[in-house]
Amino acid sequence: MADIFRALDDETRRLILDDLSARDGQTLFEICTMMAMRHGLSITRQAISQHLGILESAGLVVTEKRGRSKFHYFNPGPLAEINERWPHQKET
Amino acid sequence: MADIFRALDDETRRLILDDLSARDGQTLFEICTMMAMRHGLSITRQAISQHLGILESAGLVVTEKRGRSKFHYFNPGPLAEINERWPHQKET
DNA sequence: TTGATATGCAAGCGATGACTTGCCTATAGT
DNA sequence: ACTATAGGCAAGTCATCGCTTGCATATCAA
Repeated sequence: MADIFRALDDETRRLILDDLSARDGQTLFEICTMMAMRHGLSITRQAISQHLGILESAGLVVTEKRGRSKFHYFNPGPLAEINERWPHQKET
Repeated sequence: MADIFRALDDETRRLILDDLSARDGQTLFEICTMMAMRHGLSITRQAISQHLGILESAGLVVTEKRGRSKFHYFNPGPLAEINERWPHQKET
């Protein structure tokens, strides 16, 4: 539970989830390009990699490795725990 | 949006929301007692006060001041923004 | 008014977090 | 085999966070 909130408490990581939510299964480099193009933030590849690691530890991102590439997928499942802890009506 | 996740990224603050969720409208001292009794954590009154300030800034807690006492109420409203940003089905 | 209660403000400290830099590993193409 | 591509590991830096300590303010009771 703590991992989820820790992962979400960073705007860059939230933007990564937005990007994966829009186009799932991206590689690290693709995400880096996305962040630079769409959000105009200059950040290192390693920084993004660390963010993805945190998101993956929280279970918000699952990965699949093929060859020398690693594909990242958004997994919104853990977000349900928030609503279960503090119910508040209204949902899609 | 950032304020919400920042507020939620702390176990003490999450426990405060739990307590207010169980018994709404508590004062600072009541919350302090709750934290010590139910969760057995020794923490200063000022620390709790700062936590409540952060929760209030995030809109997750609303307050009402009467006399020398300040009553705190849990407001789960802002939590809806999370589900709106990353829809994921299933809710109470 | 005096004293006790309930809370607020602010500086300081130790720990954690985000980011960079530098180097290393593994896969694919020629 | 050699080179380029895709990613991983680790140390170091700077800022932020949570917490404490100390003092101040405001309300209620005697």
